Amino acid sequence: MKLKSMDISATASASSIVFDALRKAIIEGQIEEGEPLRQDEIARLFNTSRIPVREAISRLEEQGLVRTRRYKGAVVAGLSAKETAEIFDLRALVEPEIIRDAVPRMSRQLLAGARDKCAAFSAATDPMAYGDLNRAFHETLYSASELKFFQEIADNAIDRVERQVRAQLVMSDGMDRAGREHFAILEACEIGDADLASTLTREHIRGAKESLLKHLPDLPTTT
Amino acid sequence: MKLKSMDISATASASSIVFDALRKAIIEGQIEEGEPLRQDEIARLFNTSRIPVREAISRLEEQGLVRTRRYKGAVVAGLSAKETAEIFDLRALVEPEIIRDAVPRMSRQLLAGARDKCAAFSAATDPMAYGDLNRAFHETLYSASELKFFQEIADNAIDRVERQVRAQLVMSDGMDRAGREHFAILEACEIGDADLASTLTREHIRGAKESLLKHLPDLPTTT
DNA sequence: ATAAACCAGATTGGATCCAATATTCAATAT
DNA sequence: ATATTGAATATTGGATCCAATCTGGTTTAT
Repeated sequence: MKLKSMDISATASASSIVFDALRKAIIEGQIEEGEPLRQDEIARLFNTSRIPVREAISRLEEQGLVRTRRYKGAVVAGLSAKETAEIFDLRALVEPEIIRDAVPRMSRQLLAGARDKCAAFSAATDPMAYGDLNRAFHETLYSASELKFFQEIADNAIDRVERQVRAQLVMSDGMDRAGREHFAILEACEIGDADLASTLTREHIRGAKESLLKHLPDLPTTT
Repeated sequence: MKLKSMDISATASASSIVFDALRKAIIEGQIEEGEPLRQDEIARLFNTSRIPVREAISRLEEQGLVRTRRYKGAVVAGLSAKETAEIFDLRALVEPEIIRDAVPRMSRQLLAGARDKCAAFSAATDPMAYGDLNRAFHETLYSASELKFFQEIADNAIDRVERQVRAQLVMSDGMDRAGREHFAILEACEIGDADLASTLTREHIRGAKESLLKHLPDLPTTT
């Protein structure tokens, strides 16, 4: 029998659809920091009951993307400057290890894809696309790594500061500099120098941290 | 008026009570790896409906402690040897940073508490108490750190391997060695040598990893 | 006029009910 | 006897309903 088979049990549940959509909206900054997430409203938007919405929200809370208080509901989580700095420090610790593990495992095809994304990032003119391409570039390189637990941690850390990173990319020299640093990291990967790629990644993250903290002396402090 | 006040809005919701209880049962190994979590059964145990149970389970999944498949339910997550190794590697990366940050912030009182726990650990005879005291000791030292995000990560990583650590403590020379290493870490903290405490912590974790992997060449591989 | 009491709508937390899927086991056909 | 079909039961996913709490404005007492 010839049938294009697919795992039907893998179809998404309502709660996971809502979760993905909310996560995306939050990290892209479409929902503002501190803004409440009304269960009713979201349920109407997705044509479901509040049950899947609540499961999605509780998962978002576990990820640190929202903060809920009993009988008061959930709001998009904010970060103080100190917390933002800490998350960048964690990224600077974890992501270099991921790329070190990834470099020897990168196929030609993967590197070609990374090069495309790197170029697309440098050429992008739409501020909204910056963030997507920036993340796509890094994800591509990291995906070769077999350290999936490290990647989980990095993904979550990136999620939490994604909004600020996007805001920072559009202002100042964020784009130019990021573009140059991306290219350097990519080159290190291509010549197979894992240590160099690791070091450059660490510097890339530290630079982003410094630049970001300079531009937001403190900000909301929604602690 | 003299009343021991408490924040009534902080009273626990049913779902968080269930979450805490399940988490504890899982990391202590009271529920075996691969064992299914029946919503009905749990709901009956806590005298609630399945709704809070489901929220608790979805949070546990987000923490990586259970794995769920649609319409099939949740089972306690297991780790392959490779995954276990990876988690120890992450711990060896993150926890030394936490203790480095913590050392200069440790009060005399905190150090006294840590010393008590260290002694209690070495003196413990009940295998079940080993795990609690081991964790209590480390948590006490870490609690002085202001890196709460790092601590979140470490807590979760520790949760995921807690079962194995407990199993390993009871066998072989696990206890003796851990006791000696704890004492060395504590001393470094007391003399205020953050770098030494950091290094010793890293070695402590690496040693635990080696010892553990030696005893379980592969194990379940519930991937 | 001001501040406490209070009432009505909005919102969340939880219970109960129904639908969709999985699992088990008996029935049937080869 | 074995494999396939089909029905009964168990279990999960989701919808609807009720209770508890919050919020904002209004009333009332001083």
